Amino acid sequence: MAASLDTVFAALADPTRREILRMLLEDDMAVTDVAHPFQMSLAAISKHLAILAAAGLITQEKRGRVKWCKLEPDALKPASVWMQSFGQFEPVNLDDFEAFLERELGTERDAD
Amino acid sequence: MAASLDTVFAALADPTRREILRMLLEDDMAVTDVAHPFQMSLAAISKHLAILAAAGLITQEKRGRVKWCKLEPDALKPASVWMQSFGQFEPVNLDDFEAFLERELGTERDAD
DNA sequence: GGCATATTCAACCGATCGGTTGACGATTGC
DNA sequence: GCAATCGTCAACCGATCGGTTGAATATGCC
Repeated sequence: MAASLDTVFAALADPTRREILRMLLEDDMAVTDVAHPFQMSLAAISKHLAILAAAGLITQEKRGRVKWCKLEPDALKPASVWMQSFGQFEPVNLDDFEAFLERELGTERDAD
Repeated sequence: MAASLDTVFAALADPTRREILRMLLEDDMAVTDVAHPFQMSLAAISKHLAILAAAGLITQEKRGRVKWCKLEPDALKPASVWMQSFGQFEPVNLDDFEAFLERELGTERDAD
């Protein structure tokens, strides 16, 4: 549960997994629905979700035959704190933040 | 130079590389000096440094036969910003931050 | 010139990663 | 009961990772 920085950063290093997290930001989703927009097998997505769960970034709860995936943003905190120990020890500027959101988040899919 | 989130997060996913970054926070260092505290070959450290450089997290400048490694904290910004798009969109609490620094940064070596 | 120092290169190794496929176990609905 | 749906498991694949070793390439020093 209290996953290591290793597992959290490794989980974030894959664009598919970052996109999944972004999707879950909007709402909880079933595994099949998470898989739908991707061009890969359900099994592959299932593995990605297991990695995210192992990192604590999501939790999964089975209700009936449907397994619901829920974002756990607090799991990002240790990593975020670690990163902020670099730079000037001040939180990210909000203007930069918004500018970045438009550029980076919005174009995530064709960034690589 | 403007490395992708993929390469930055992947670079951060290794404890040796995070420790190297922490060392460079104090001062620029030569490759040999970076390698000194680690129980692995110089070639292995050289590879780690190449990965950090490819992610833009450090720059390397050769002066004479010595290659100096310099931390580039700004390279963390895109990743930091990406992470802050989760959670409550507010910067990390400074109390949490200090508590974490003592726990996580201070005990990085035996964390895994 | 010749030796020591600093660093990388190249080849290799076992382990892990990201993906596939096909079979399997639960659960639901008719 | 039975077929369809949801999701995972297991085996496999090629690629990448983190490490080693030994040779090679600069550079500095006397």
